[in-house]
Amino acid sequence: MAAKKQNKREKPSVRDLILTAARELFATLGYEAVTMRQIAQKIGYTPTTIYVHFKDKQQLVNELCAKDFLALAAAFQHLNDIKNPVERLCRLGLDYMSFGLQHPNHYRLLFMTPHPYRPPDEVMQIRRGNPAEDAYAFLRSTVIECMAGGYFRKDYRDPELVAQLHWASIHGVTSLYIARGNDPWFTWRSPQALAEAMLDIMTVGMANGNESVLKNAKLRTLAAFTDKSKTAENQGKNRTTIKPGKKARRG
Amino acid sequence: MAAKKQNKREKPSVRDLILTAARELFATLGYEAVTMRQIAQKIGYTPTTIYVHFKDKQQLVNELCAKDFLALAAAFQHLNDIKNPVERLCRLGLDYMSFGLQHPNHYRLLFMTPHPYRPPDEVMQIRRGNPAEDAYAFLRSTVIECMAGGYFRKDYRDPELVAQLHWASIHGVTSLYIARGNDPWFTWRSPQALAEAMLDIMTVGMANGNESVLKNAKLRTLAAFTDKSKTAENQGKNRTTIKPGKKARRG
DNA sequence: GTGTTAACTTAACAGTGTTAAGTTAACACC
DNA sequence: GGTGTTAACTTAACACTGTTAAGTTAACAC
Repeated sequence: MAAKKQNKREKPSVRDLILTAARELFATLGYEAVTMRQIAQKIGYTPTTIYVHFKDKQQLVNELCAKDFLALAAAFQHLNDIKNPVERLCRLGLDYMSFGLQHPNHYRLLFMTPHPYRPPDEVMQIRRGNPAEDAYAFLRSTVIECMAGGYFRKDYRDPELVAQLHWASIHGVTSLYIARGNDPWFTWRSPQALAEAMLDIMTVGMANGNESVLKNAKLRTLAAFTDKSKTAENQGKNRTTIKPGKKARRG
Repeated sequence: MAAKKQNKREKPSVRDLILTAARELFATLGYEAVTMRQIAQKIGYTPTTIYVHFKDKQQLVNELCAKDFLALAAAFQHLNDIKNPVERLCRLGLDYMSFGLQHPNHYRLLFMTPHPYRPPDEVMQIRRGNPAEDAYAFLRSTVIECMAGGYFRKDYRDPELVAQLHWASIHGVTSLYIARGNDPWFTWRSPQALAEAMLDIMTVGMANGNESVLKNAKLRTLAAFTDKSKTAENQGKNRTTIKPGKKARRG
């Protein structure tokens, strides 16, 4: 029952039609807001057809998640050009957040919503541990390089721990902004400002006593690079899809 | 239409019955899994009764959130005993995570799920900015104290920015663990280990050049204190309530 | 007794994910 | 040609959801 490879410019299979329609809807409306009937209508089929190709709504979304996780790793590959591993680590963080803010609903699905464990090879074609396909492995291998380069103090020699710390710090900014960025209770600083300061603090905080190593890496000037990541696109309006009150006609 | 004060040991009003029943269900099953019919059945009333007292499901959950946010601030008050503001900041972080891990579903509702803005005085009895009722204000005022004490370097003199950074760092650990803590794709370090390392890195990373100030605060020995926060309770099993497949009867 | 009002219920609506059963078309083989 | 067989798709329904219009019931005021 694995996904058929689509051979030699046939017209796209119904399965792929479903996937692309679902991706578009999920990305703009969010998981819960999308109904199977909507997806079906969008491609001119009956809702039941979806169940011919996917077990249920969750398998559909799981498959999309796997693809997005793969895409995330792919988006990181260009960072291999950066020689200094600490700088690469920082750019990784910025690119990661950029992905999250540009696709908040995918991000929610991937990293903010608990969902049950699905046995790997049911859906995953990602080879775990391969930095080219597994974004987390990319992060970890960068961390290991930083350690080998002597950038971190000896308290931080566990690559898994450090990778998770780094991830958590940037995920914290990203997810908080997605979940509460439009809450006027807090006077938010921009996610970019937060991310840059966060990466600064993380690298300095883990840094070896020899601070010159870090200064040479020009970490504090990373802000100058960031124009490239265009996160301004869907900022503020319609970042996440929540209707303020399904039936506002009331008072 | 504000919540009636419950005078002089009357039996609890139906409104309060609904609230406590809903709290219990939401906390154990999560927002989406709970139905109005379940809540109603639990207190022996008809679903419609709930709509007599609350506009809809979301107002019900909003009111609970407001109460929990207030409870969070209240739980922080005992930290006022700690004189050193940096140490207080760290303990704040640990207590915050502790709250999140002990009540993952409440935490999800409060900080991981985007939901629309509801005009403040509809539900909120929290006086914003008051550290005794507003947990964020408590954080910010602690940050300001740290600055006044000269613990942070001059790059970090914006209390809002620093408060948000601190929050994001601990929220990152907490939320990532809630959302992906049981995903075998990652070999997780314990959230306690992550939080302690994170707080260490944050304080050192923002620290003034004069490191002795921090060393005097005994930050690195904070780990020794942490036995108090008992987060082992609901660890692993049933941390979040997701049914692996509503109808498993299939193959 | 006669309003009036608040609290609560009955019965339904419109929507959801999902499925059993039926149709339809394409193909293989005699 | 005819005759299975099979995959793809549809029809019609089920059991569930949040929500509401309309009705009941009980308590109170005068």
